[in-house]
Amino acid sequence: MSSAVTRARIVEIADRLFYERGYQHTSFADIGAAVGLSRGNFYYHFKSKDSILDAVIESRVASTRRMLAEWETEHDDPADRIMRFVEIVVTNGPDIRAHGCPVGTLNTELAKLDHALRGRARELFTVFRTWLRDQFALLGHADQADDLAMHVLTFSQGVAVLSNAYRDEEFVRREVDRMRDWLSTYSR
Amino acid sequence: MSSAVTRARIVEIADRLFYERGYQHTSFADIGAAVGLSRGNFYYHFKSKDSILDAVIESRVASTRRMLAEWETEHDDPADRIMRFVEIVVTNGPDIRAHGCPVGTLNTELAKLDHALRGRARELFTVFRTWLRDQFALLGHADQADDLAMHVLTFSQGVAVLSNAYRDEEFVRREVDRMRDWLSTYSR
DNA sequence: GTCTATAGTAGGATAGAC
DNA sequence: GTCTATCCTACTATAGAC
Repeated sequence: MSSAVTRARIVEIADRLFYERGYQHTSFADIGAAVGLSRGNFYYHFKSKDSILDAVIESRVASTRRMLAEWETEHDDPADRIMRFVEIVVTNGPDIRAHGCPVGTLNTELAKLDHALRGRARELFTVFRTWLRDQFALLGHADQADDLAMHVLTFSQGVAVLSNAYRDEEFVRREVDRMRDWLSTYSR
Repeated sequence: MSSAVTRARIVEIADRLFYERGYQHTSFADIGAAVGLSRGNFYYHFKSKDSILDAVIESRVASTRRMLAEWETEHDDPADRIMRFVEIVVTNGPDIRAHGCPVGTLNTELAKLDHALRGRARELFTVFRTWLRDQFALLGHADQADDLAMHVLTFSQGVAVLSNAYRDEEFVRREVDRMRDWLSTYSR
């Protein structure tokens, strides 16, 4: 198989496993078994486990940007776009209940490890933060746009952690409703 | 040294290291170096790493209950007690910026590991949840007390994750102010 | 109750054949 | 590009001396 295709498959599988089991808890053997490659062969594609993580983060940043760009074409009203983000916790409810937020849990894990790629992982938050900030600015709240963006991120992370701990779908819906009410005070 | 004292010291050190570095990332050698005990000697006190974790959780549950009981003697108004909880993210700001919330990060990590003690760790959340629920009930909101308690927990977890990722003290203060405003609508 | 020595395993990483 | 074989290190856990 071509190098590029195999590399992309490794990143895709590693992405899923890092999310489901965590970075530390995922071994080369795990990725190899899922991809269908021998352990030693990874080193043809990546020079270390960290470099796989780097590629995974890069891939997540890119796919997040694509998703946000798509939301912009699907909704003209910035408030609808923001609600689209808020509702991720419902849309991806099963994954989040099982494994938490992919961005939040990765940042939390890398912070404990004091890992070199902690800063790169934080960029994943920043992609959302910047985009949310822009939406609030479009709604006419340029002066407090970043603060409001952070508040929406705070909501999403809090819901993700507790929905993961309690696996409670109803709790998530109540929090989303509360957020919708809050957001309506900032809409046009 | 007596068995009980050594055991208590192991739990205390392990508690701190599990918080600072995470459970997986903390080895017996790490704990041993900090306590001043040889690796092999742990097994006189604990039969496995998991049993140390169990003791750490037990210890955290007990100290949390003590803390909450103390808050009840210090504040007569349930709203003041709730604010005392809300302000943990400021009071323990440096630790939370550096290592996240001890309860949230442990729950997140154990969920990824699908660890046997996940349920025990969740009790740590439940201690706070039940106490907060009781305070809202005292404020006359018995019908929605658990929902309000979960909302306060959601705030604390969201703030902890983002304050850990961005190490931003001002962000925390803004969120606490927002929470104070919200809480005032439920006070007497 | 504490120590050293060591077994046993798993994981990251490398070398070299095909 | 992929494989097997292997090295090295770190870790959990046990055995047995003191």
